[in-house]
Amino acid sequence: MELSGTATVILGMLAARPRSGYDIKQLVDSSTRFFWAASYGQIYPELKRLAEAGLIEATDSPQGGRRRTVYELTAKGRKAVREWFERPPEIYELRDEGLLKLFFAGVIDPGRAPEVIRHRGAHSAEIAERLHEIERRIEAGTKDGPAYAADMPSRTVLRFGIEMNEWIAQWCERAANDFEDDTAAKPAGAGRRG
Amino acid sequence: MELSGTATVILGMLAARPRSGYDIKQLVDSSTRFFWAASYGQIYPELKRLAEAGLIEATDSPQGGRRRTVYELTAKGRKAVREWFERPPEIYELRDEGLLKLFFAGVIDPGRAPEVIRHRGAHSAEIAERLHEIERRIEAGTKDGPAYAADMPSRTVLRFGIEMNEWIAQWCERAANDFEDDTAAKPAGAGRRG
DNA sequence: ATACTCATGTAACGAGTTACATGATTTA
DNA sequence: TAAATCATGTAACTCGTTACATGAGTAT
Repeated sequence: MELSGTATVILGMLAARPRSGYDIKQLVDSSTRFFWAASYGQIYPELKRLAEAGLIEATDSPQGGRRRTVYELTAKGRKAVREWFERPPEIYELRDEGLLKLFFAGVIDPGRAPEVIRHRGAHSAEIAERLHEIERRIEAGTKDGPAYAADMPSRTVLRFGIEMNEWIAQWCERAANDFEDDTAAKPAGAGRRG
Repeated sequence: MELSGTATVILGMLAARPRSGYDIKQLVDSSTRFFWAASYGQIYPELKRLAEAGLIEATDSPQGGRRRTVYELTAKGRKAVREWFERPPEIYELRDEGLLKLFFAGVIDPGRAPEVIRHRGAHSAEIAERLHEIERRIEAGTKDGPAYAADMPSRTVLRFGIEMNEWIAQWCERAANDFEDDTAAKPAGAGRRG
């Protein structure tokens, strides 16, 4: 069974407990979105496809006059998640415009390189702060914390996100300073070209 | 002027010197692909669009009987690159299946979490190694090194890639060990749930 | 001869985003 | 009563990949 990116995140979210499409979207937005996003435009059609394929099962459970469809994994679906989980080939895609700008800074405007690096660092600092806030809410207890299972592996992912982004912020700060020292010590515009 | 992702990388590559579509693709594959990829299916049509828009200019420069079209920035194109360079809103997109698996490990197969973390770490170690190899070739001089300008900012991006991936590999190794210690110390399956 | 690299391009497909449309319930 | 949230869904669009097609030159 081939699963799309959105399919895997849906199946994973349903592995914990039955949820609606809306639930899944909220959950993704407060957890995986930093390394695996999903939009309504993908989630709802994918839920239908997965139901047709027999991996999940829909149950109507309206709240008052407000319609609501909750999905849960079938035996087939559980098998599919496990198989996905055990498959080795892994997607790793990155699109980082800050790095691209820095990469081209030398031929566009070398003087602005420190600024570009600092901007990239600030972005990571901001992500780290947002993740830290999520962590604090989890630690404060279930009351206002996110609805997803705060188990060890998912907490590890959160820690990873915080620490990696903090590391990046620090690295960028140091690199920007080195850059400025380097250009201050030499005549303007002189880099070390081969 | 709105520029697509592929357009920015093309313009950036042409900012250094005129190049063919083929050149750009080779260059991308040995440099930006780790944080900004581009395929022929995007590059060639985009070159035509950019030429039509007057940002670049095509010149036929066949090598023997082998046709070849070289593009260079026009004044308008140079202006567009600068404007892009100075624009603040930045794309940052990540899709990391290894992290997604770790995130769901708790509800799918907690026992395999250390394995999943190590796998993720090994992937980063591999990227670090590949980038390190590129760095060695640049340092060995221009003879067999990549054709792109080995200037300060692009070298900084390369260093960033190496050091970040090494940091990730180490973090994962430590996290996997902590995980094993933790589960060994407690009765099987007991995580610290709220 | 054969395979590889240089070189350009297109068609089909897949995946995902944004904007829009609709409507109920709850809170300020 | 207005705004926010819950809840589902579609259509248009953008972006990008893969596979395919073509053909010349170069190295084995």
